[in-house]
Amino acid sequence: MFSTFRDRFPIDDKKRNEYVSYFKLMKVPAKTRLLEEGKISKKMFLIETGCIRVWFNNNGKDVTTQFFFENNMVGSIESFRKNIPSPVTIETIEPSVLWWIHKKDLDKIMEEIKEIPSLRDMFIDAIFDRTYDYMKQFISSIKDSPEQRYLNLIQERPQIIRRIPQHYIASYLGITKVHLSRIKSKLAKG
Amino acid sequence: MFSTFRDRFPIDDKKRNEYVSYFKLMKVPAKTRLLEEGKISKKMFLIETGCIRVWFNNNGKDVTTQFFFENNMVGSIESFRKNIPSPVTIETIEPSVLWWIHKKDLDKIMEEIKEIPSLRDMFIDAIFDRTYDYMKQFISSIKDSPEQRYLNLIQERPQIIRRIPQHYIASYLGITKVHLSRIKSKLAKG
DNA sequence: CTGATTTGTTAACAAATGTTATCGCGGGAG
DNA sequence: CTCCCGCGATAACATTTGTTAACAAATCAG
Repeated sequence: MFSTFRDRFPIDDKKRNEYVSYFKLMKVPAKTRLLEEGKISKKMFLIETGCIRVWFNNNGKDVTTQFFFENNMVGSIESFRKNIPSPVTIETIEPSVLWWIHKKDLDKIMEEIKEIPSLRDMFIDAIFDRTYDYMKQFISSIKDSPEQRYLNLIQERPQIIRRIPQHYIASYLGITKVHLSRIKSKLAKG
Repeated sequence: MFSTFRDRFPIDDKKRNEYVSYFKLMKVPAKTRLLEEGKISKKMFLIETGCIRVWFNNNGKDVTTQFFFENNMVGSIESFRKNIPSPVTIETIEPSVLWWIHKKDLDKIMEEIKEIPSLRDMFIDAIFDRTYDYMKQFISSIKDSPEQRYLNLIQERPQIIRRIPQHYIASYLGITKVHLSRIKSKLAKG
């Protein structure tokens, strides 16, 4: 799991081992809530195996905003960064193996990283990439039909299609599960 | 225009004057294209007066993705940062007074800023805020109806309602101008 | 001022999407 | 094994949204 760290982060072994030691292993069943809407986030999670969805309650209906898989880092960044109640619930879909790190430890790592120019730039790039992702998703939502967005998902994120229950995907696309089912059957015929 | 700089940026007068000297004034009429889709962005713009929209061509139809007003910094960040062709056109809506800065000068400023912890953190915060904005917009697009999104706009960005032609707003909301007109008349009656 | 262009409204109809309900399949709990 | 229950498909009907077209109002160039 941490081998990618070794390749990409130019820090000495001692430091790296210290950083790695902050992460703790946990195994959880499906549908485990790692963070509840309204609570303040104190942990970030790194997925070794399994998958996770991020969602919130909108007038009694689930709205799914993100999916995460192996090697992704998951957390309510907004809650984490600003110490405000999380707008979302974070929940496993499959039984999962996770590494988690406490906020105070991650903050410490971040402070140190920001003094190393190459790492700092990687960090900034990562944030920018995140911004571009959301930008693309927003643009797609006003430019593409639900059918087109489903096709995009097949192309760009086949894992979602393969591993995620369909009603979560529908919620993620902003449509009902009935409508998604119709889109699928239409595509199967056409 | 640059008075906010003085208050918020803890750098000495000499440096600040150097930075300010990089910005050049320009006055342009409405519908001036500051950056064309497909070109590589070499400039960022700071709006003194006027407003700007960002849009791209989607199978012959305008899709508007952003609006900017006074004191906003505008540019195709993606093109600017990665030196790739801009996915969008940037165009004034009203006659505008702008300050522009060349990429190489802004890069220089950025490199220096990143060595000053408080400024660096401000910069990182700014990127995060941008990410949250897009995140919110994306979430609103899957959670809210067009009517609700229009109401949100009235609440949160009244400038858009007041100053932007309605068909651009419709395009920004991902609906047709006819539909937006219907929403307005429905709200006027209800 | 005047004609042309841009912007906004409305109506009639078509297509997309939501709602509700029903059915069936398959896996997990007991 | 059996019985739920989560998940997905489909149908019938309701509502929302798009399309096209015609017209009205506002704005702009000459």
